[in-house]
Amino acid sequence: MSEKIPEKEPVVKKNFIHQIVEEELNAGKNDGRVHTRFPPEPNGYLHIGHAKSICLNFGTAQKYNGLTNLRFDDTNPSKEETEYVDSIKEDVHWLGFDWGDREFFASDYFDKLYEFATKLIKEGKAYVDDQDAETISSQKGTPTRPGLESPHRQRSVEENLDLFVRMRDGEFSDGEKVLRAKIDMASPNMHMRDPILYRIMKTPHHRTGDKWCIYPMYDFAHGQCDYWEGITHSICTLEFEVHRPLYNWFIDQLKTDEYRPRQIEFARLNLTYTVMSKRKLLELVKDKHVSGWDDPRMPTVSGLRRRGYTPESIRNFAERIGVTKVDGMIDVALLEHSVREDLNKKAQRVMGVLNPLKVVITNYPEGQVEEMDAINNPENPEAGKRKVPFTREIYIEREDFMEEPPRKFFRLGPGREVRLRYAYFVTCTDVVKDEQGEIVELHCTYDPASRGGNSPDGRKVKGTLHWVSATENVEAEVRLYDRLFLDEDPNGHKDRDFKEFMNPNSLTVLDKCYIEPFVKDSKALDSFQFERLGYFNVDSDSKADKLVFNRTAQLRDNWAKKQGK
RNA sequence: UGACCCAUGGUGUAAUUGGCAACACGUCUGAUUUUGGUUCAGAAGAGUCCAGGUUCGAGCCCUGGUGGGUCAACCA
Repeated sequence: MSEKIPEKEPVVKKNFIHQIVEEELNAGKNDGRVHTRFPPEPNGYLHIGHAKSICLNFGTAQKYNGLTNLRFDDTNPSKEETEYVDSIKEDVHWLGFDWGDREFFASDYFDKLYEFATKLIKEGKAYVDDQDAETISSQKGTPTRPGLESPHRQRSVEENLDLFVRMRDGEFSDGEKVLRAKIDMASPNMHMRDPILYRIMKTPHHRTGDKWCIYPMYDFAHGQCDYWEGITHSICTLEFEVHRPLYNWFIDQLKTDEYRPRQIEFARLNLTYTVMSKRKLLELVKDKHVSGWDDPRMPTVSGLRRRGYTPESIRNFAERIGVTKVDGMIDVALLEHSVREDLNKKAQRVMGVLNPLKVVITNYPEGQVEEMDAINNPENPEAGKRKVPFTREIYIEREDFMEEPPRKFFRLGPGREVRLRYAYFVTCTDVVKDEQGEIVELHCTYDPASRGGNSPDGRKVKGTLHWVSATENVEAEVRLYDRLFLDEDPNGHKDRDFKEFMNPNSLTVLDKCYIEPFVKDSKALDSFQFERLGYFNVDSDSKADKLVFNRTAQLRDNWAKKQGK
């Protein structure tokens, strides 16, 4: 007989970073310690690409009993704001991760960084340069040609020290001087050509106020913060690969024993039909192409949340796409599959009609209201049942009726019989039109013996329609979303702006939709499956007297798929 | 005329570290179904960028190509 089949756990696949970690653990490195960090710059909202990084950083630490710090990379006060800090914290928590009391800011280290810079000056490894940005840039050379040394490169330690103090004390104006590392202007790696360490910026900082008027550059801050926090694995995206020698150079100047953080790079997430850079997302927000960072069409964490995505679905997605160094492009269909999969298990079923067509059941008693039994979630028996009111006048979906139904159309047509879910079999007897020939109403008769949806004589019907009572219902606004861009890779066109590929129909607002009374008291973020239509959640614009729903995702629809061809 | 990185079905990842290429999404059949959902059964689709080499044996190792990406912000 059977050996015990191992429980199917939510396996975390072993990616190349996990392999590195395991090799190091086996070699006894860092005393078996694993400590990662998630280091966002608070200059925008987090997007699904950050979510991948969050899952990687927190997930890796969890897997190896380690810790993860949240550290805001706030070295550029001209772009960073507290609003972003707050949203980032909310998003990381919502995704299901916790950094305990290890919430840090690069700005926490401004004093230590300043000291470290002073040390480098004293060791003759840094100097103050008086040249302007353009000159420094032109002396930098090109990737294929070495750079030129600055005329100030050989200043004495004393002069450098004096100048640096005066930079800090505000004696010079923005851009007048910089502190540079003295490394190698001929290095094949551009980042090693005397990189800038500090620049003058008389801009108040969101945390340090006007204490500083010089601010460290990213390269001069990141690795050192990692070092001071005891980070073992500094995981970042591929574009920082060429920065690694410089990262290591600073650590070399800092380290006092064997410990050193290791920078490992992985490929950032690209998704089809969207853009994934904070700069471009900010542009969409500023130019009002979307309603804000949390517009449900945005690939931001807050947008996905508002759209109805669950943290679980995003974590599963992150797990499924894996972690590699291949710069690829993930099909959004995979993201959509991840929500459907999660919501299918969890979402309360409900009937809602988006595009109403009135149906009068002519042989049904006027004024009668019957409470029909409906299953809350067929995937979860514990979710129980509810009552749905049935009346003589109801609404059905316009697309569920065709006057001249094609082959394989299982729904309603003249003379046809269908099932109204959880209610009765009805047969269409009349089609009522207005002067324009537009169908305004259907007349049907019902079979009282088919109460609940089955006929005692064993009669079968091909179609089952959802419906909502025309008198016992909740009226709602429903927002349907489509991809923001029509092109798979709006970024991938040279000489064309990504905004040229925007989908003009990415948002459709349906004003008069009818939902069964069950949803009446629902709150923002509550998710439902509107049967046969898709997953919908309550939008934050929703009011008690005017519910607003977002369509999170459509249900798979083989019929629609065949029609499309 | 540089440095660094990458290359496996349509897409994304695997392959016990050298042993007859697996999984997920997507696509297509069929079954079940009071959601044209879910579930279930099945199919098609790559011979691993190319050329050499090492080896009994290479997607994994070596060499050389090719293609793609990143780097020349006082951004991160």
